[in-house]
Amino acid sequence: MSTDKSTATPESLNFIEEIVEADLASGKHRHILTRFPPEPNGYLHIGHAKSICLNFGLAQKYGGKTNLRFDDTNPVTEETEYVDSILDDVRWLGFEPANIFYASDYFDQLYAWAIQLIRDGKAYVDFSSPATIADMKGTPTEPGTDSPYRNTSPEENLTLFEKMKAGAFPDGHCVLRARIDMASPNMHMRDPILYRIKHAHHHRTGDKWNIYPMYDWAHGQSDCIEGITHSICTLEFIPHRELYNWLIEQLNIPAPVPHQYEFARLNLTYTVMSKRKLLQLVRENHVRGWDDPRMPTISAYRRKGYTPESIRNFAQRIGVAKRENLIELSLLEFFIREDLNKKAQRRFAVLDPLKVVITNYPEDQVEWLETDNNPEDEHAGKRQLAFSRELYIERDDFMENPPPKYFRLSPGSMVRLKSAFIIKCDSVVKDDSGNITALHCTYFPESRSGQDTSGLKTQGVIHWLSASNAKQAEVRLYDRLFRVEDPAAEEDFKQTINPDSLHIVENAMIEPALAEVSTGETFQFTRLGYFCVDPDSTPERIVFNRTVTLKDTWAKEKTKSV
RNA sequence: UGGGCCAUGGUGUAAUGGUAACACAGCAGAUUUUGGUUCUGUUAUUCAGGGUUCGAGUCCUUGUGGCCCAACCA
Repeated sequence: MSTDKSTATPESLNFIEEIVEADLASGKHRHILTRFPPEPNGYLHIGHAKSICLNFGLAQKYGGKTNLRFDDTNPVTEETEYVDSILDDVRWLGFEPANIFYASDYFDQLYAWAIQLIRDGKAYVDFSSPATIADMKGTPTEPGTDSPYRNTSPEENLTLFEKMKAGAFPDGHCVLRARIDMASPNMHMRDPILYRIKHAHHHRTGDKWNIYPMYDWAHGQSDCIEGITHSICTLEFIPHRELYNWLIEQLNIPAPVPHQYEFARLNLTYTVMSKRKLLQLVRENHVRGWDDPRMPTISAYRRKGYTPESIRNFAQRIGVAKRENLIELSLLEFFIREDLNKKAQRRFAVLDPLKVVITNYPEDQVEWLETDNNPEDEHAGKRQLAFSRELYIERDDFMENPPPKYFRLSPGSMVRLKSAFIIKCDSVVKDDSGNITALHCTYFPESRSGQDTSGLKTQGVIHWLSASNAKQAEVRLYDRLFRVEDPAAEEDFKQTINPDSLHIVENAMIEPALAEVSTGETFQFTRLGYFCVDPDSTPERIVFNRTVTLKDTWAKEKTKSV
C-alpha cells in the first residue's frame, strides 16, 4: 500500500542511489549487480540488516540483482554454522539472493592471478618475520623501508610461491606481498600482504590449500569475477579503496570494473555492535546465546518478536550517508510498535496477580463476555472472556494511597474492567505482615460493557482474568542490555551491563485462549506490551518474550511527580 | 602530528545557489472501554571566521571538532 505521501513528495535519493542513477543514465552500466559479503564467523546483527536492505533494496529499485557472497578467506575463524544462520537471516528479512557464492569458490583464479602479478614483478615472497614486516612498514608519518626480499627475481618468486602453495613451509614462515610503494601516505599501499600460510582446514575447500588470500586480495577480485557493479562497504574501508583499484588495474580486467563505495555503519544507543564484543557477551555468558532477545543480532530480534517489515522500515528511515551516527533505540521500537499495532491480536495477561473477590457475584456463576481481538483491525474478529466471582488484576492497578491522577483502583474508588463491568473497591484484605492479599469489591450488573445503563463513569479501564479459568505461563521481560547510551565508548563496555536486563515472571496468568499457541506467534497483552511465543515453550508450559512495551505516559507522569 | 572521511534541531535524514523540511524523541491538548491507537498544536537546526554572489546549509578559503588508517582479521 503506497501512501500519497511517498508519491506526492519529490523523491530524495541517498548518495549511493544518485551514483547508481548516474551510472545507469550515462550507460556505464545497463544493470546493476550488488553483493552482500559477510564473513561467516558470527551471527548477523542489525547493522548487517542495514547493509542487506541497502544492497538488496538498490537492486530491487533499479531492476538489478544481488549476490550473497560468503567472504570465507580465513579458515580458522569461519564455520558452517554461521553460513546457515546468515542465509536464514537474509531470507527472513525478505530477500532472496540471485546467487549464493563463496570467496573460496575463486581460490584457483586468485592463485592464477597471483602468478600473473609475480611474473609482472608486482609481487614477491617475503621471509621477514611479522614483527620485522611491521617495523619496515613505517608509521603514518614516516615512510617504510624496503624488504630485503623486495627485489627477488620473478622466476625465483614463482618457485617460492609454488612451494608456499605446496605446503613446503610452516605457518607464518613467509608471505606473498604486492610490490607497490613503501613510502605511500596510505599505509595499505606499503606492500600489502596478499597470501599467508595457514595449514588449516577450510569449511569448504578442506585441506586443499596451505595458503589463503587476504581480504584485499579476494574482495575486489571476487567482485570482478561476479561482475559486481557497485561494491558497497562501510567507512573504515575507505583507505582500502586505493588498493582495491590498484589490484584490479594490474589484472587488466575489461571495463566496466566494479567500484567501491562506502557508507556509515549503524550504531544504536544502549547497544554494542562489534562482532568481537558480541562474541564476548556470548562466550562469557552475559547472555544466553547469539539469539538471546537482548542481543542486537537478527536472530535475536526475530526471537524477541520483531518482524522483518519493522526492520526494513527502520533501515529505510535511518537512511544512508557517510556521517558517523548513533541512532536512538526508540526509533527501532517505534517501527515494531507501528507494525504490531496493526497485526497483533489482543489478549489479557496478568503478570503480577492480585486477587479480587466480587462479593455480590454468585459463587458458581460464570458468564462469557465478548471482546475485540484487535480494535485496529475490523477483520480480526472477537473472542469470549470468562467472568466470575474471583478475578485477578495487575497488582499495580491498585494503590492503597494513590497519587493524584491515578485512574485505577484504590479503596472506595471505581474502575472499569475492560469489556466487562465497573467495580468498586470496598475493602483490602491483608495478611499478618500487612501484605495485600486480596481486594473485596462489588460490581454493578447494569454496567456491563456494550449495554451499560448504570450512568457510572470511570477514568480508568483495566485488564483482568477470571481466576478459575486462567492458565499459567512464563513471561520473560527484557530491558536494555547496557546502562549507558554508547557502551562501546567506555573503557570497559562490560562494566556498563545492565544487571536487570532480564526479568523472568515464572507464573504469569494468561487467558485460556493463549494456552494453545505456536512458536513465533505474537500478541499484544492489553495494556502491557507485545509478546511473542518463545521456542523454549512446551505444551505444558508456554514461554513468552516481551517484544516491546506499549508507550506508557502514566509511567512518565509518575516519574515527573517524584 | 602523514594521509583520508565527515560536520544541518535532542537523534537521524532531506533540501543538488532561491521560503531549512520529514521522521523519531520531547512538550501541550482533543478523542478513546488499552494512561495504547488516532488527531491537533508546539519547542528546537545549518561548527566558527573570512570570501564569491542580487541571494550560500550548498561554492571558495582558513580554522575548529569528530572518526578512520601502522592485523600474516574482515
